[in-house]
Amino acid sequence: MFSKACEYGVKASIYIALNSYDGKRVSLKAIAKEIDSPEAFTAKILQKLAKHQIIQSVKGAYGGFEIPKNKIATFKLSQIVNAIDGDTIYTGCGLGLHICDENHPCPVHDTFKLIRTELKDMLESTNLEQLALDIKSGACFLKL
Amino acid sequence: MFSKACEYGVKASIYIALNSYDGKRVSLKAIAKEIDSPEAFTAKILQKLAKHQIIQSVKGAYGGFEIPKNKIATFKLSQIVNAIDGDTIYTGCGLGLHICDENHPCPVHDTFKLIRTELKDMLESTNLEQLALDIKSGACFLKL
DNA sequence: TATAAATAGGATAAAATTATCCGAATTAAA
DNA sequence: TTTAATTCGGATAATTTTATCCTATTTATA
Repeated sequence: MFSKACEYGVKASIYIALNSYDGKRVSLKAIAKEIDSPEAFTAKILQKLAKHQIIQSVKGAYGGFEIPKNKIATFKLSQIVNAIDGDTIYTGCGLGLHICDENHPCPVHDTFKLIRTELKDMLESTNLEQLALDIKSGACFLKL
Repeated sequence: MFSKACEYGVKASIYIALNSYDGKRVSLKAIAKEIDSPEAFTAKILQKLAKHQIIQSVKGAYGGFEIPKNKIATFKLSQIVNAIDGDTIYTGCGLGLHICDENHPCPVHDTFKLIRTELKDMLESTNLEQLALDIKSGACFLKL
């Protein structure tokens, strides 16, 4: 569904948010360990998230990544996905046609439209706070 | 959403079905031209579909690909997708966790479950005949 | 039977994605 | 001011996906 980079990005964001609630800044190393991802690759993804202003990076000793507490609830899952995978998942044609719309639909246009709309709605109605709280409560996991 | 191979597979199946209704067998060349796909790559995909008995290949001069008329309506979109991409799209975890189920869910497990179930239902309730008829009637397109 | 039109399938190449390495720059603390 | 911890970012490598090439095999027809 999503690229691996995107999966890592979502998991990293959740972990950073979780720690930011406690006023803790987390390092790349800690993140990669916690979400079970390759360190250097994760670094690239964090840079991308930082450029999209979803997370903030602090260089130097005692540096790391954080998200301002009061912003955590404002970030939607869709923003994270968009930052890394773009929006092709809910805008692109299900069969890869260059043009695919109401006037010139591909054979699966209508059926896929429903799914994609729901996916979009879901990504837009889920925010980082909800996801982080599920980890905090122990209801969900970031690695298994 | 789906791999390019899978997109080509679906489009090829539709085009073959469409022609099979007219008793016409179609060649790799004609298929690739019609669905705007690379010929040799498409050949591999057709081989896979043939091995999964979704299409039938006929070797030699005047050979090509076809689907028995009376079988067209029995093939679900899900079978084509499965033959090429497997079932990870509706079984795999949205965040790529190795284990992700009701007891040990990832943070997006519940929200994604809905989408994936719908996707699965949609793929299973759409058959090749429906798709082919939409092309025949001119309501939909295989390339654009 | 010879020929031409096809698919089958192995080998290889190109492109995209994922992953690693390493030096430069930054920064808090000793 | 030196040191150590850390992110940044460019270069490169490995893997996967997509695409191409070529030979063998099959088969209808002349």
